[in-house]
Amino acid sequence: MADIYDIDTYQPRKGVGYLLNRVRSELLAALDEALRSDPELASLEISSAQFIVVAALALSDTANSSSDLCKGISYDAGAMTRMIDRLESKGLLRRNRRPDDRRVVYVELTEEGHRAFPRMRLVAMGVVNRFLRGFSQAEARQLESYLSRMLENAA
Amino acid sequence: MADIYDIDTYQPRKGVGYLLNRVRSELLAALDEALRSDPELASLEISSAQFIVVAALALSDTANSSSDLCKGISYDAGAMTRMIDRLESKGLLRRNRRPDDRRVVYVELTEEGHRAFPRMRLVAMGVVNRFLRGFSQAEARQLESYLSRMLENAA
DNA sequence: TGACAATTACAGCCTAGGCAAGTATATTGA
DNA sequence: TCAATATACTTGCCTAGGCTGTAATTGTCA
Repeated sequence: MADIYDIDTYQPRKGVGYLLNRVRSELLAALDEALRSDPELASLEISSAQFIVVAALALSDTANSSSDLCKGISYDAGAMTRMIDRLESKGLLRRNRRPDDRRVVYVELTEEGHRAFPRMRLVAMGVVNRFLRGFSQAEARQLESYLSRMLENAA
Repeated sequence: MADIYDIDTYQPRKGVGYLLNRVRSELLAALDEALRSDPELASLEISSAQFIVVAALALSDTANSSSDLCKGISYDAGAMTRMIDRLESKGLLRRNRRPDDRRVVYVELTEEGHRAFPRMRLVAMGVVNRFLRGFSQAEARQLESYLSRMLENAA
């Protein structure tokens, strides 16, 4: 199949690359804002990046180590150590050295974390739904499919 | 129109938000790698962020000030000052105070910048085309349209 | 005209991720 | 057994963007 863009007409700031960046940054900004202004969550001062980690933890059925989390969301290991520090100091999760392998840090949500997560998820869902206003279900599925195909092409 | 995601089924890590983040970061990483390994550009050590600025400058028909560039690509003004520092020290662009309004810094590509840009554009286009491998023209236009609609919903 | 507001770029501080080196623990193989 | 290697996390350093304050310049309006 032929290339999508060619040298004569390719406008870096009109194409898929530019749009992806813009949409992604607007989406994160909107999520940060929504988490910051939600009455139930404001006191926790959760950033979008922190939500991602909490969500990965809450929705994973298997036990999670720090490195599991890194792999799951493509995050740097050093950054993850500090991310866990921040979330631990907020009381949303806790570390435990795993007894059978004391190298690994087992991470789990606290009661507070379990209590706050559903609200975070609701807020995040609201933001995404707002960005998809006017989309039919079929269009949303197609968009997901396009993005998945791009991801496969990346490898 | 009904919401796309609902609370019972919404999986933050499967939906549009997650995919957007992944595709965007893979795309930037691929662009950084392509710019780094291109024989004609390797010596300039251009990052993807730097390419964006050079492209905004090269493809704009009007005169560009630092703040024009910031608005055009949604970039922080302080960060832009330092970005221009870096690109200026690489010899790709130069600053000039505009005589009729000495507050504004007029930025333009040098001869070196004009010479290097077509190659950068070619490399960037190749990366995007690779990510869109297997897409028909109609599918690519539809993807652009979906992303544009999300951007409009953001406002 | 002259005080005040607005705009533009810049500099300092803060946060946060990427990378590399370091430490503790576990595994492997001679 | 125990030295070498591998793994998991941590720490330090670097880079880079966001935010805030500042200085210079220009615009506004009484």
